[in-house]
Order: sequence, then structure tokens, then C-alpha cells
Amino acid sequence: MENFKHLVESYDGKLTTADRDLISIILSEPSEVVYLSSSELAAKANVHASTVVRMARKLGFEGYPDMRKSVRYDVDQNSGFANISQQRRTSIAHGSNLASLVEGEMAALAAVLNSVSQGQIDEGAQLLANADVIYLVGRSSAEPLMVHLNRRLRRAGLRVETLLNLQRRDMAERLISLQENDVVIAFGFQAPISLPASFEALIKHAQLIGAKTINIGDTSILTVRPRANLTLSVSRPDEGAMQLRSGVMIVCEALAMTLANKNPERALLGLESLERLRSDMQGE
Amino acid sequence: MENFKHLVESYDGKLTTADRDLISIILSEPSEVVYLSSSELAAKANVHASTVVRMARKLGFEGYPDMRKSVRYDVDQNSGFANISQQRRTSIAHGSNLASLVEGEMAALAAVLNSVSQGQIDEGAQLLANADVIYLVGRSSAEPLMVHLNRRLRRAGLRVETLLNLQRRDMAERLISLQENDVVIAFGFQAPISLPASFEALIKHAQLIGAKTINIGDTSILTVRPRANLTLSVSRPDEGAMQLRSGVMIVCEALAMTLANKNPERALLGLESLERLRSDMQGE
DNA sequence: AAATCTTTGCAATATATATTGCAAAGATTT
DNA sequence: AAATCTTTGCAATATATATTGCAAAGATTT
Repeated sequence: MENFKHLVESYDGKLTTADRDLISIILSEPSEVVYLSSSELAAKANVHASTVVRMARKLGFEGYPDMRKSVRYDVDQNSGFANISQQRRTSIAHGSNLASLVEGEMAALAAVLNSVSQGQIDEGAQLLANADVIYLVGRSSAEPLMVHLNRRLRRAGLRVETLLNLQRRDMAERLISLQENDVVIAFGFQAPISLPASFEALIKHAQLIGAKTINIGDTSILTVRPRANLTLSVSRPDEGAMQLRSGVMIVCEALAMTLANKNPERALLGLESLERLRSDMQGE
Repeated sequence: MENFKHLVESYDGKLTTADRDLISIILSEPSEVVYLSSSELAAKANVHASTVVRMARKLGFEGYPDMRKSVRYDVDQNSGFANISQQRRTSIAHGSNLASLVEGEMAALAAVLNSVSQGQIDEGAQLLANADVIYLVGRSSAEPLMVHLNRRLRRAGLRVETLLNLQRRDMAERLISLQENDVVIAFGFQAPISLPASFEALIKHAQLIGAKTINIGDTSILTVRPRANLTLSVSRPDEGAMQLRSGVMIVCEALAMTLANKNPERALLGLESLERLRSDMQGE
């Protein structure tokens, strides 16, 4: 099984960028590739057909059709969804962590749609679109989320400040600069430690200034008072020991995507200045 | 669905014996037929290739390849996986970002089990269990993953160093301290910028020292040479513009969980000293 | 900077596949 | 049985696909 992938892994000659691109396409959508001719595959990878043939030979195949045959074999092996769910069941029976994690996260993702509506996402995106500076506030368990959202928002051309794990005193110091047109996004989770220090004081302060607030997290944030302008609470089906926040992550992503669609010029600007900066710094 | 069968049923012209033989083969083993040329199919039915072409035209297709395309479509529809992505496509058409994101990530998670085995996870956990210091290396798109894994490993009582976004020179500086019993985990993704600077040099260096290396990422890391001791490559069904790394995240989590199970004393120690530290610092 | 090696696209060629006219064999009608 | 129609294979042709030599561009070494 998985002949082709195996073959690539164990191949120890040189592979060019074009080869890698091709391999990546073959591995990521093999079930498309099985129907493609050499030149069609080449087009998909923005590469010349001859490169396709040469790669096939490099990997030890007789030619392109031979390689495609091998991919077909792999795909036929893996297809038939009986196979998949059978695989899943057996690996769960085996006590496999990976399979049960996957299962759990899939359930969690499915549950997201019951917790958060597209309407709420739109609302959040609108708040962010109007924002001057966006503050992300949270404790360390929210750090991966904050890192990701920070990145996405900056790419959309927005100014973002991250306030991670701050004590009351330091947080106050960082928030003096908060202004009317800013937005505060505060992340809150129940276990093991709940909300960022002075979560409620934070929201009160923001409201006083006239800044908007968004709370994102699990069900524990539903009880925060005063209420934020928008509360995006994701409930988990198992609420267990899981540390992954896939559900919340996906909510953040949806916010960022909706925002980008809303404001394509600004996003483009952000990307352009990123590119310019990048090349400028390369030049040095 | 079942376009071809339908078409045949509703066809009211004359069909010869040869036609019927052909149709019977197509309907009884369509998943074979999708790969056959006209003459191969002809041979299977003990018929001449020209008959195949004529039948295709009779049924209203432009020619043999056109008919085969239709059969392919039917087969792809029925193959289970397609069902999921079709569902996804419709919800994208609906314009709901959140719902389509959720569908996409669920498909990505399901695909993880085809990319990575629990055996590989166990192997990785064993490497980590024996490690003295663990180095996490990656570029900024991997930062959320690194942040998360860092946290989890520290909680399991391990020493972790994070090398984010470093240039060759700085990375070299940080890696002088690399020793024989250490492990380097390097994250690599294709787009938009591929691998961390000097990815390959890094692995070479580690091997020289005798340290172990683990590569985690998408299919682009399969082609890295020299090979790491363990390569955990997660392929995505769509490989699209998605920035979320749920699949890879879950692999990291599985590593951490398996490790914690393997080494419960150490993990406990880690948690205890965390608690002690925490209360000590509260006291101040 | 010059020399060498590597990679890649182009264009020519080779091979495979699909299509069609024609004629022969078989079926059907008169 | 003769005439006509239908079906099919063969062989010629058209089209699509795969492969390869060659040269240019780029990367690497000297």
C-alpha cells in the first residue's frame, strides 16, 4: 500500500524543484492524477511535459504511463469508503491515539456549526473591518490561536497588538493606548486556568473608551459580565482533556477569511507591503 | 448520479449484441473501465475497437474518450470520498465561509489517517522520550504549531528550545549547543515560502552530532535530503489556500499524548514543578 | 569571470489511441 | 433465391500522448 509515497521517500537521488512540485501534486490529489496525461499533469504543476517524463524515469518507472499505473494502483487500494471506515474502526480498537484524536476533533468541528453562526462571523468581521488597532488578549493556552490570528490579520493589512499572559499591572500599562476605534479580542477558556487576568475589568475599560470587544473561547465566556459586543463561544461535545482548540481556531480563520473578502483592497495592500518589505530586507 | 446507466436505460435506438456485451462490461466493472483505452475495452468484450467507438457515438457521446469521461464521473461520485468533497463544494457555493471551512478541515483530518500511522507516532514519541533537549525549528507559518507543541512538551517535563524564523547565521549560533542526545523537530510547508532556511544543512549537522531529527509538515518534506530519522508528512485533500494546519496540529498532539502515556512519572514531575513554581510566584 | 554542470523548455520524433471508409459476412425483407 | 439492410473487422488515417536530442538559461564550481 502507498507504493508511490514509499518510493519517493526512499528515493535518494537528486530532485529538482519541478520534481518536488510534481510529487506534491501527485501525493495531494492522486485521484485526479490517475486520469491525467503527462502534459495535463505538467500543466497542473506549471512545468513542461518532458519534466514529467523525466521525473517518472528518475523514480525508476519505465515512463509516464508506468508511473501513472502505480498511482492508479495506490488510489484503487485506498478507495472504497468501506476501506476507510474499516481502517478507522480497527485503529480505534487498537487503542490508537491518533485515530481517536482525529475522531474527537472531527466531532468538535462538526459541533462548531451549532455554536457559532455565519451571521456572528460576519458581525465580527465588520467590527474588525472598522478597527484601527486590534488587541489580542489571552493566556498561554490561547497562544497558538493568538499567533495564528495575529498573522492572518496583519496579512489583511490590519494593525495588531498581542497581549499574552500579562499580569493586571502590565496589561493596564499596555492598554493605556486603547482608543475609540480599536477592537479588543479576548480569548477565554475554562481549564486549567480560566480567563485572562482582569477579563472583566478589561471589557469595562474598553466600553468606557468606546472601543469594541469580542470574546472568543469555550462556554465559560458566556457568563462574563459586562457582555462583550460579540461573544463567540464554541462548545465541545466532550469537553474533555483535549488541549486542541480546532473549533476555536476555525472560528478565527472564518473571521479572517470573511474580513479579507470584505476588504480585498486593504488585504492586497497588506500583502504588497509585506512583499516589498521582504525584498527590501533580502537586498540588505 | 449513475449517469451512464441512466443513459443506457433511456436509449431507444437499436443496440447490437456487441453493444450489449460492451455495456454489460462497462456497467459491471466500471472502475476497471475508467482506465482502459478503446481497444483494451474492445479486447475485454471480444469486439473490435471500432465497435466501441461506434457505440459511444450511438449513445450520444462525442467519441470514446467522452464516454469514458462520463464513466469516470460516475465512478468518482460513488467512491465515498467524493461524497464529502461534493458536500463541501455545495456549501461553498452557498457562500458560507464557516461551514465550508468546517467541511474542509474535517476532510483534512480524515485524510491524516491515510498519511500518518500510529506506528510512526509511537516511533516519534520514543525518540522524544529519550531526548535530552528538544529543538523546534520552523518559519512563521508553523509558529502556532510550534507554540502548541512547545507547551505540551514542557508540560511533559521535557526541555524545549524554539528556533523560529531564524536566518542561517543565527540558527547556526543557536544550534552550537546541540548534543548527541538531543532531538530536532523541523517543520516544513510548501506555500508560500517553503522550508526553513538551511533545512538540509540542519539535518546534516544533527546527524553529524548524532542527534535525532524529526520532520513534520506537508508533502513537500518528503523530498528533503538527507532524510530525517522520522518524517511525518500530512497530505491534504485539497491543498488549497487554507492556512490552517489542523492535520499537522493533531499529529503533534498525538505525539505529545503518546509521549505522556509512555512516561507518566516524568510528566507528573513536570506538572508538579509547574504547580510549585506557580504557587511560589503567587506568594511573592 | 570563466568553466562546468544542471535543469528545463522547445521542437522533432516515436508511439499509442481513436476514428472512419470500405468491404465482407451475416441478417432480414421481398 | 435475390435484393437489401445491418453489423463488424480491417486497414488507412487522424489525433493525442509520450519521449528524446538539443540548446538556452541558470546554478555551481574553479
